[in-house]
Amino acid sequence: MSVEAVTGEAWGDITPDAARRLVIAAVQAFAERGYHATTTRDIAGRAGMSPAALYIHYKTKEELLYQISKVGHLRSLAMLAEARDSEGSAAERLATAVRVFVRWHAEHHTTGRVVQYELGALAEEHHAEIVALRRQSEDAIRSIIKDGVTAGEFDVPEISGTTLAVLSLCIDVARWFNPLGRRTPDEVGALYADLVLRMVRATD
Amino acid sequence: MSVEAVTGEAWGDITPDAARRLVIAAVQAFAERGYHATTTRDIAGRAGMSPAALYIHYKTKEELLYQISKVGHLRSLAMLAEARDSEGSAAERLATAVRVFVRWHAEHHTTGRVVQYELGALAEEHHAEIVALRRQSEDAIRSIIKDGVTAGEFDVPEISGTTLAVLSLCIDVARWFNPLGRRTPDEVGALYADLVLRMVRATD
DNA sequence: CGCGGAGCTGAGCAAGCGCTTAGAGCATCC
DNA sequence: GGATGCTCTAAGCGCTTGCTCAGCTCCGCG
Repeated sequence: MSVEAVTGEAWGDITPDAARRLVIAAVQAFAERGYHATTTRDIAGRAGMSPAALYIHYKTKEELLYQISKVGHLRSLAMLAEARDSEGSAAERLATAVRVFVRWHAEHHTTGRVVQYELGALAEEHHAEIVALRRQSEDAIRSIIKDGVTAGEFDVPEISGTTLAVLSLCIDVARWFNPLGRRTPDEVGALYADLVLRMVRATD
Repeated sequence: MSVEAVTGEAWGDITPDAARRLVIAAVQAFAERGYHATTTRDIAGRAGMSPAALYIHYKTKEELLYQISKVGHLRSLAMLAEARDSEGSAAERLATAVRVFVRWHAEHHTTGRVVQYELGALAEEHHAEIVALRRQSEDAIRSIIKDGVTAGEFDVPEISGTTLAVLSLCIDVARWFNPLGRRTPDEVGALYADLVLRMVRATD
């Protein structure tokens, strides 16, 4: 799976058409108002159907959130794992990971907002599953940083803390990114890759 | 006003006692479940009174959120402004700003969570007021970074983008910080101050 | 002692919520 | 050409929500 395929528009492979329209509507609504402030009537309305039609495709409103959260987290993990497993120095791989991850959070900041900030609304078992995926993402970043330290490429105060900070920095892009602002997703990705390399004092 | 006074426990000066208990209860509930998922019955219950009693002290549930958000933002702004106006090099002032700001978000991560992540639930006029305060906080950080660049102490790719990243990094601490985790607020503050100085390539 | 106001409660209202049900429309199959 | 199954709607059920209100208690004051 290429980075481009991963960063491409999501939801394309959800069928039938009505189910896909519902997910897209739910992402927009959840991102704008938050999960709890969004009504099933609103989601159905945005998707162009009656409230009852939602329940033919999804058992509950929470299942919609779960679907969105799962797809988003799998996508994030795929991006980070691919960067970790790619060729090149630790600095190159870390820069790629941050650039791609940040670009995705900027480009798909509505999806990102739901994925990163609404997971508290998930049912307990779904929440546990998502948390496991998040831990894997964290491990991917930590692994690259550890490689860099081992190879003498990086100099960090603490591997775990630095990992947390890098991840946090990238994730929070979904919160503040504004598509009408000055910066394009590509520019934010490049800027953040630079800043992160500075944080680990990469020797290029 | 000293940094210690600013970082001290909040809500101490709210009277009467019942009103203070309500704010504290609301902070806990909003932080745990989010504003929209919290009921006025829950808040009143945590404060040890009947649902109706809430409305003697606050006109609406939103006013409670506004109170919390306003106090938190004023406190944040006071911390950052004090660091900006303090004596010392730009590096020292930036490190102080980050250390204090991050420590507060870790120590008061429940309040921080509400302050930073629930402002979308504010009424329009309240929201506008809070956004203005946030802009001032951003300006404080930007001002320190600009000073450092002008003095030749810092080397950053872009002042505005770096400001955004530093602020974002600090704010997001409220989301992930766990008081049962390995790191104390002091440690996170010190780590983050270090990482931020690396981001601006401070020459000490 | 009587009074008044502040703080609070129990009961409950109107509105909106997630979700269900009965049945319509419309293809596809025997 | 009738039966079947899928998608969808109109209507609405049962419940919870934010908030209100009449009335209680308590306490300081004259």
